[in-house]
Amino acid sequence: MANLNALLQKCSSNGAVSHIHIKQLQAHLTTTGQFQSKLFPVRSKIIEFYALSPLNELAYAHALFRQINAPSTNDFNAVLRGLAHSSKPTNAVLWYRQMLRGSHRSDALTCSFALKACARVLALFETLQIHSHVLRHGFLADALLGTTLLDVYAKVGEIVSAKKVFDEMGVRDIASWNALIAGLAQGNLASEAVDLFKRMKMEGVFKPNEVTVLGALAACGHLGAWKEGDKIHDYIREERLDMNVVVCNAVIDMYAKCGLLDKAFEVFDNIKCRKSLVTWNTMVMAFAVHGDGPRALELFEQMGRAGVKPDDVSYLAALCACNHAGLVDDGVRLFNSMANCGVKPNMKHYGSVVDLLGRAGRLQEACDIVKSVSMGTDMVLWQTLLGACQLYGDVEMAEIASRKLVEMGSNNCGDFVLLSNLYAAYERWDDVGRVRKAMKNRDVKKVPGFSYIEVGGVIHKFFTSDKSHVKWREIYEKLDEIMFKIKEYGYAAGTSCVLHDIGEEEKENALCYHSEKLAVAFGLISTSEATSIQVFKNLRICRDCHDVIKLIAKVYNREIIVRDRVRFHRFKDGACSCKDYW
DNA sequence: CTAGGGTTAG
Repeated sequence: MANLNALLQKCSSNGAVSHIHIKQLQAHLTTTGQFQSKLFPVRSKIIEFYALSPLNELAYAHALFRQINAPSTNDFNAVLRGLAHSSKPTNAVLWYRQMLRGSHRSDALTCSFALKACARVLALFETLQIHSHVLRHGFLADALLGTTLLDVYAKVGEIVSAKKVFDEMGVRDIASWNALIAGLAQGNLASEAVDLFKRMKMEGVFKPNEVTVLGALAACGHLGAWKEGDKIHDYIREERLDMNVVVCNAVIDMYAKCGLLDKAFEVFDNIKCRKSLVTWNTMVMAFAVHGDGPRALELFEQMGRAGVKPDDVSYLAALCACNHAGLVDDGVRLFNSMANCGVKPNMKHYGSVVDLLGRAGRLQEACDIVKSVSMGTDMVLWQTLLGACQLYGDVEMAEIASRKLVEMGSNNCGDFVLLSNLYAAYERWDDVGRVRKAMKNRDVKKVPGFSYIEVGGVIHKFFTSDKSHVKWREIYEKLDEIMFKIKEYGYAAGTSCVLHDIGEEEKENALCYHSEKLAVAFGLISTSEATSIQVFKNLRICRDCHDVIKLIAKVYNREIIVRDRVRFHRFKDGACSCKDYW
């Protein structure tokens, strides 16, 4: 037995586990008849070895398990762990159910593995079931399991439950805090994530580590809260967490997402540790979304020269750069060269190149690509094409794309509105009415967009037509003033297109209707001394706002930077950095 | 002893 344990130790030490040793063990157990011994822990170790083997030996592990006359909890857990890590975690959930149906005891480990699987397949129902199980057996006193549970809730989008678990946990440790901070950052509650990070620092029970700052930095990036991000960067340097590449990547990304491209590059350039693939990708993407196509492509090349092999994300970043800078032929060439470099294009690459061709007016080529890939499952490509159709006023192709989208069961208001607007541009009011009616029949939900602006270290959030801000009266007054000034400067023609397509009764307030306009107006009120204001939007900045902000920037002689989910827009002197965008 | 929290793309 002692001998066997030594052998086992050998098997799992330094990760280089050898099949030979495992086979030896296995043979020994079988010949001595110990394989069926319930109390023999090495058996489940062997099963676990096969279940987690990178050589895809899960089926073999399963077969071994079936040979056991009376499997123990550990044996069950070994298979469960393998299933949870496999490409089909659903099977882990099924396995867990089967385990409950039998008379087998499950322990904290069982719950932990099953929860891991739930997180991967976003199985809320099972999570609830396991949660009640955990409560019944008092496992919540276990910090590890509590954290897993919290994490699963956050990942399946049940942030409220995640917070509840955090509050009710008997024992918390640093991972519990980290899981909640990261969960909040991911779950559209970035400001709460930042608050929790501050609270953690203040309470001082746990010292924020690498993982903590990753969550907090992600939150700052989402919010565009560069002041808070700056403080975290200071903390990282003080605590020497910047020896970790992952942390550095997150810092670069945070600065890039906040619009501070120079700061991002500074960190990239002065990095103390070895740059990883992600480091390069993050920086290329930063240049790309900021509209500096040439620099992005240059860095992409440089990356290859530095001996770093580009992956799918690198190509996506490079394509994004071409897209933004209008480098159509470069983009197509890059796209075609992917296969030679051993990188298989995915939906995002197709989407990018379709967008690129579409914006350049090469609609037929774009359409051909969409047809060649889309197996009738991917809506994004057709939506992209539809957007391009609107840009070039191609009604026929727009109808084809719309029909496809409806066939696929699109419930996206944008798909309908786009077609409607296109008809409206040709004054085909009957068709407009038809589309609006279809929308009503299908009960298409409108997705409320929102924007953030950071003023004096405080983050303000605005929804469309939002009146919840304490200064809402002032903000709307400012919007009136903006409208008046724009007209006064003789841009009435420009604004008429802004007002186009809005119902008669809404025209009066058209300027107030978008969250980014509210944020810009608030910025103008609050930051009179600054030359530039920054707004962050969770969705794409719409064409109306793009036009209006261009005008505001000119009339008020200010630089206005708006970041949306797609890219940065720098408005200055009546122009935008992304000239090709509309 | 075995288990939990993590960077780019969306």
